[in-house]
Amino acid sequence: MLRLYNTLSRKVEELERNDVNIYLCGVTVYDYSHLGHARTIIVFDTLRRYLIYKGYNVRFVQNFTDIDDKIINAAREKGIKASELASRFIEQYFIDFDKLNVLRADNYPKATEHINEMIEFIEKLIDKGYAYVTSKGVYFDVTKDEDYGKLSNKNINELIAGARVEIDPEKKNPLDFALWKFYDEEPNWNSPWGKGRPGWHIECSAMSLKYLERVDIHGGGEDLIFPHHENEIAQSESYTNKQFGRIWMHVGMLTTKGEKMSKSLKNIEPIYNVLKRYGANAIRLYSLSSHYRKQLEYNDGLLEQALIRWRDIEHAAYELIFAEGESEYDDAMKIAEKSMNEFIDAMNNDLDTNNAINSLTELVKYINKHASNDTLTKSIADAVRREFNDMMNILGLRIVTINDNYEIERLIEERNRLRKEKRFKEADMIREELRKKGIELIDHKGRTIWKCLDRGELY
RNA sequence: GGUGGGGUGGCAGAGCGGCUAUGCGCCCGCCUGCAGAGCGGGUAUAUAUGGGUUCAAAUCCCAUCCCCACCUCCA
Repeated sequence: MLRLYNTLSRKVEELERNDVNIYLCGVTVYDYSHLGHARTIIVFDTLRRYLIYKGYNVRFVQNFTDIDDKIINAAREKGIKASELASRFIEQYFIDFDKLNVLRADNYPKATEHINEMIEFIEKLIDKGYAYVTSKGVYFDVTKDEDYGKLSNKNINELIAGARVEIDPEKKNPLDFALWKFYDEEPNWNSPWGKGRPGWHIECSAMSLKYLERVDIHGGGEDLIFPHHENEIAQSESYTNKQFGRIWMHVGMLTTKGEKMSKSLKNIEPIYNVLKRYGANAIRLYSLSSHYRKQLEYNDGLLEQALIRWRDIEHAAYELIFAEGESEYDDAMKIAEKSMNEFIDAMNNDLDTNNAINSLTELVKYINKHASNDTLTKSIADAVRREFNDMMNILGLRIVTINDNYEIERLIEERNRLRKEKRFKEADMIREELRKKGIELIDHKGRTIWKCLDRGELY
C-alpha cells in the first residue's frame, strides 16, 4: 500500500482510493523553466507513473499561470503582448518536459481562460461574507476562516504580528489576500466590481474545482505551502464547505551552494541547458536521487554521478535487446522478482525513489554481469525484461531509439573483418567514428552489439 | 522570533536500539588486441558537539552549535 506524507496532517498516510485525482501547481510562464521546476514535476510524474503501474485510475491536472505582474513586466521589456510571451514559454515548457519524458497531463488549464469561473467563485465568496471590496480590489477576509493557517501550521496572530506584507489601510487585516485587483491598463478583464485581473491563488481553486470533482493529491514545491496553498484551502473550503485536497504533497527546493535556486538569487539553471549537457535520463535520475521532501543540492558533480548511474542502466537495456540463445533462467526470474519487490517497497514508502533506483541497479548488475560473461541468453533476458521495463517506465527512463541501424550494422561487420585480420588501428577508427555519433560498440564473443548513448548533444 | 526539515566515510545516500546498507569515486590486480562491462582485493579508523538512559545508541532523552527552507513573488 502506498503511503505518502501529508503536509496537512504532518503524517504519513495511506492512499486508499482507487481513482486518484491529482492537481499540481505548475509554473508561471514568464521565463524558461529551470531545474527546480523539473524536480517537482518529475517527482509528480514518477508518482503518477507509479500509480498507473499499480492499477490506479489517475486523473492529472496541472495549471499554467499565464497572467501576473512578472509576465506583464517581462513582456513589456521585450515589447510584446503578455499573452504572446506566455504562450511562447508554454511552448518552451512542452519542449523541455517532453524531452524529460514527463507524461502530458489530462488538462493544462490556463488562468486567462478561466476568468469567468474565477469571477463566479469570487462572487459567491462575497455573498457568503468571506470577501469584501476595497478601492484596490476584492480581498479574502482570513479571519472569517476559522482554521486559516492549518496547512502551514501557522498561528494567525503570529502571522499578523510578523507580517511582512506592506500595510494597506483599506484591508481589514494585513493577511487578507487579493482575489481580484483593479487595473485600468491592459491586460485586464471586466468584472462586476471593475476592470482588473485575478489574484494569484484564485485560479487554482476555480480550475481544480472545474476539472476535478475531488482532489486526492494536491501538490507543488515546498515554497507554495504558504501563502499559496494555504490561501487555496481557505477560499475553496469557504466556497464549498467541504474539505479541499486530501493529501498535500510538497517537493523540497533545489539549492545551489546551499541556497535556494531562484530567479532573484540569479542561480537558475534552465532545463534546456542541463539537457544539453547531461541528457534527460541523467536529469531524472538526479532529480530522484534523494527523497523528494529533502532539499537537493545542484552541481555538476551530482549530475555527473547520475549520468554514470544511467550508463549502467542503459548498458543493461541494450544487452537485453541483443541477447541470444537459450539457457536456464530460474535464477534470473528470482532476481527480477526480488528487485521488483524491493522497488515497490521503496516506492510505497513515501516514494523513496533513491532506494527504488538502487533496486533497479541490483537487476542491472545481474544483467551486466551475465552480459560480460557472455552468458546473457535470450531466455534470461526474457525472464527479467518485464520487471526491468516496468522499473524503467515508472522512473520515466528510456533509451534513445534510432530508426535506421543499417549503417551501424554495416560498419560493425566491416570492423569485425578488420579485427579478424588484426588490423586493429583501422578497426578502432571505425569504432571512433561511431562513437562520435553516439554509438558505442560492445564486443562479445563472436559478435558485437551497439548502444546509442543518451547524451546532451542529441537534444 | 515563529514553523518545518537537516547535520552519517572524498561525494551521494540508507539504517530509526544490537548483525557497522548501497552506489559513485580512488588504488592494485585479473579479463580484453584495445574499449566497455565484469571479476578479485584494497581505500575510507564515517555517524555535528557535550551529557544522560541502556548490558548495548548513528538510532531514545536533554542541552549546545551549525545549515537550509517558509513566514513577500517563487516549483
